Amino acid sequence: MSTAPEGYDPHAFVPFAVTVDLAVFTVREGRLHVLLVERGEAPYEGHWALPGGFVLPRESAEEAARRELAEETGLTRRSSRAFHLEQLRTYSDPDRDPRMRVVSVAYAALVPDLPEPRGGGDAARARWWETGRTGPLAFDHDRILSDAHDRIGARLEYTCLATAFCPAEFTLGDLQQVYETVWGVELDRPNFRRKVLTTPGFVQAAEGPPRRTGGRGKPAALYRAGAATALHPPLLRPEGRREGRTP
Amino acid sequence: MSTAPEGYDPHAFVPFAVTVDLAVFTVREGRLHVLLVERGEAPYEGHWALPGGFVLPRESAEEAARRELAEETGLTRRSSRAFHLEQLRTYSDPDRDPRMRVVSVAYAALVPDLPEPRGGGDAARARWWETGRTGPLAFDHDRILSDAHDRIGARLEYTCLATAFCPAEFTLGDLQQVYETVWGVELDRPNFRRKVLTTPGFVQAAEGPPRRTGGRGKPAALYRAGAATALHPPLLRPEGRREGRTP
DNA sequence: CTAATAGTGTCTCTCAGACATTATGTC
DNA sequence: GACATAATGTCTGAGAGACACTATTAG
Repeated sequence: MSTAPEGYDPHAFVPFAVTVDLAVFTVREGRLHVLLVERGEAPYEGHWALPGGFVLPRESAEEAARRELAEETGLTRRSSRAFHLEQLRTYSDPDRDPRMRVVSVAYAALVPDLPEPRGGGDAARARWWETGRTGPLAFDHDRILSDAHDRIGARLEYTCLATAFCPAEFTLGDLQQVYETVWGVELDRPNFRRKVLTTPGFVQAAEGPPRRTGGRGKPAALYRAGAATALHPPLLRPEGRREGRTP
Repeated sequence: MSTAPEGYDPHAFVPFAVTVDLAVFTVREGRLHVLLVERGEAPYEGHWALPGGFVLPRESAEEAARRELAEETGLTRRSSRAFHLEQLRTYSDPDRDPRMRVVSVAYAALVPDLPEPRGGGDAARARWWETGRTGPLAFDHDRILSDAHDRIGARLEYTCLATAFCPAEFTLGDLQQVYETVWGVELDRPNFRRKVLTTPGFVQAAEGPPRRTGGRGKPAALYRAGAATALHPPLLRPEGRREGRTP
């Protein structure tokens, strides 16, 4: 039993490596995709993994995640600051990395459909993978990815976060597809529209009345993200499997 | 810019200390309390702080939090396993501890009204504080405590977690007081009752029809926690300030 | 009896699910 | 014209807020 529950006994200090891992999600063509990088060295050489890296001596985990996000998406840190990034949870199993004790703070990022990524500087290959079609990932990244998917699914219910997957101007059809893609369900269009438009601050009509075609139907009105962040009352998933099991 | 976004370059390894901090909540006499310990040494000597300690070389943060919870509540690890414990988030500001680089994984624990705690082995003083009446805490613990309070408030809306504050058998009045205490609002008793009883698996009537007095009114029926963990549809707070600000 | 707490019943308004109907574009 | 997608309107049922009322104890 530790005898220093309140102070920080210097003798109890044990060095850990601290990293961040990112689950960067986007919606492309009605399917949820996640950004993965291919590992070029052991362990798990040839496997795909979530992008990530060490937290540097003078930065917070948040800053490290922001930095990695900019590197991996190939954008400037300035433009990538607009992306939604949120801390998921921390993974600390002693054996999660076979080489040493590594504690990883996982983040989820939501980005609009971006150009195909370039690797982060060196020859590392990076690409978008459709979720559910990734092979077994390195380390405990399957678990992290699964947790991240669950989390953003739940966040869509109670927040206005779905707009983070969309470009600056989007149609209500785009927004609905985000929900349908992340949740894996189909929603009723008129009801979805009513819910979004009657929630103050969820979306706002784009100023000029421009319109855009989605193929060959009637052009849709364009909207921008509103100022609201929370969603009250929530937009609940129809039925079926939820985060918390009810055995 | 880091040039090893995918591998773990040994030269990039920087040692961190990793700790856990616990926000242990209970409801006593209609007020929310949190367990704090008094610091006996610099920095923040004499200040109160959340209980916590180092993650040991061969344990996960979850196990460390469980161990600290048992030590601080003065119970066996076995009986303290029944308490609800959930990871909150990780705090990693480089200057959060003036002595060295410490990354802390914060947990929230919900316990029923317990006997007054004894310190964790040595002479450290520990006691329950009413939330909102604590002085400035050590380190960034005010922030952690605030985040923890927000989180459990939100969890009560979507989960059956309120029973974690109650003893094995409790009345619906007890349960309602948990909600009112954590949220700081008053709820309508008939409506609360209806919501709880019509949610399958939230509570179950205690077998024998025993009853208990709460003073000098009609004795109340006793219930136990049910098997459900999620709450659908949710039990939303009346109105007012929420987690996500809507500026 | 009164005071206090537990428990029941009912009305209404909000909101979501279901789905019919109209509008406006491409081919 | 056919077809596809966007947008509007309407009916209904589940559920929450408000609140009147009854039940059972202590004093």
